[in-house]
Amino acid sequence: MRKVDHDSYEPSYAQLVRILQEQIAVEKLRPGDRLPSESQLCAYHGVSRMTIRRAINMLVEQGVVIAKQGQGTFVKPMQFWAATFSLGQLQNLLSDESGIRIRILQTSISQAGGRVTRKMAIRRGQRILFIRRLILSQDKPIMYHREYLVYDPSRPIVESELEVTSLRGLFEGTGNSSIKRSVLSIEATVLEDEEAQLLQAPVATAAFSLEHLFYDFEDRPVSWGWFICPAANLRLTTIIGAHNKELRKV
Amino acid sequence: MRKVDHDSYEPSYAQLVRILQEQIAVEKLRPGDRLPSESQLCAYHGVSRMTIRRAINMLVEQGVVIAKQGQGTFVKPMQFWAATFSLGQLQNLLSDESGIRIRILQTSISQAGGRVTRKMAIRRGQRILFIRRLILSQDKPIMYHREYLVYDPSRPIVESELEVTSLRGLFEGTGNSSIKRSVLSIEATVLEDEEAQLLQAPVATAAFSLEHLFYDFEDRPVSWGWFICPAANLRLTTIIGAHNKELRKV
DNA sequence: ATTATACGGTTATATATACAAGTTGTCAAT
DNA sequence: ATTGACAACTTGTATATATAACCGTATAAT
Repeated sequence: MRKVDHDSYEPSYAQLVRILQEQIAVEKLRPGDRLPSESQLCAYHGVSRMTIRRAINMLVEQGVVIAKQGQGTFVKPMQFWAATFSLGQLQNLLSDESGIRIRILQTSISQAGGRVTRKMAIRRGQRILFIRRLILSQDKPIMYHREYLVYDPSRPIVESELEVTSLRGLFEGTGNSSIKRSVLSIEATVLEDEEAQLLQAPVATAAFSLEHLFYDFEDRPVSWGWFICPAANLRLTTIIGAHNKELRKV
Repeated sequence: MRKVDHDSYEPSYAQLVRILQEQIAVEKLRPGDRLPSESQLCAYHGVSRMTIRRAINMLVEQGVVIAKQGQGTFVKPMQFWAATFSLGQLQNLLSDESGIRIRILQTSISQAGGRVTRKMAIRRGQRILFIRRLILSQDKPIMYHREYLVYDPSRPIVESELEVTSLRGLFEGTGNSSIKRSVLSIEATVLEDEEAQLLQAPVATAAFSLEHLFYDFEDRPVSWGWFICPAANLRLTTIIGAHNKELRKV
């Protein structure tokens, strides 16, 4: 059985993570099995218990094992539900190298009513800014964005939002962003007439709807909107189970 | 400014996480700001540096801050791309309390060809098992599942799969599951005729398609299939930014 | 002016140690 | 048979310490 190599440039804890992952992968440790206790692993690998714990904790975070105080650490069976999908894949799609442009179709100020007041918890008649954007990649439309912004002179976000013609500024974090948190939601939908026309796709094409609701540091909603992205342009993929995640620095 | 309470039952590191999160939430620490150095935080809170690091590491994992060796630890601006969506929400939908039943519509053995051979990397003519399932909640169809399984006597999975009339057995991990890893992928789609009929929904209704490809411990694909879930039954939601995640035991 | 070197401050890795808290099994008393 | 006390073993929390790696800047050498 492999041991930690103290002369390696790879930190011991990282080696330990790989070794344990490997043993799970080759079924030397099967789901439900108990790992050797921390002190046993110490003795075997010749490292301190803190180092062992560090490695095990990383496996716990990855969802590969579960540690139970007083009992031991056990290999978790693969759980379908543990799967998580990241929007990071969108980032590649929208990276600047791909020739992204934003065309603003409409900016208009109106008074809130109906859905908007409910979603953003503002009073009826509050002035809001409505923006429609089209995101193009190599002059081909790939996404459509609609957004409502509260129009309040005391909230500086609106002014800067207007000038956003690059999505990077919107989401990558400008550093002085006044958005504290955001609730995102993905739905499946089909393109309506207007959307289909703008996105140059047939009506009733399958698409993702990515809804966002941004809150400022006072927990007031400041922006509500959603992206419409035809299914062909986006596919969320992930891997669960024993795969070799890149190691995070801890 | 708040300090760690050593008499509290809450562990120091957990308190530290909350305190730092709080300071970020109330904008005492803004995106881009540098946190006090670890030794400064030690001195202020009267805890050891390891404890400080533990708290900061948890924030790093949450994506709230980023630690740069030689420079310091900085508050990260909220990154849209960091959003992750979990299938855990499906679990609630499919929990046994909601009266889930599985109806098997078809099981047939045939020979692989075309897409199946490519997806599962098997040779043409390999015998495969095709299963169609309908998942019902309170006798209302909510999902449709199609699956191809390699039919190989030397791989025991098929036999057990056939008897699976509960999704829990399929995914919750039976403990002796012979699946090592799985690639999952979500797409937006619209219901085809057959699907719409089975799911009692209009044709061309928006739906999610959740594709899965399971691998055994020899890294051979053993199962390829996909769930079709009408949009009305599933919505993936997440929160990014400064929210109070429940603390994991570390 | 450019290049090296040194220094102070920062996070990263690793060890050794101690005690707290939870679980399980043993064994004796009831 | 049940209960209770205890020991053995497990993971969890926390401290103290040492060294390495890294970054930025100031300083000296070229």
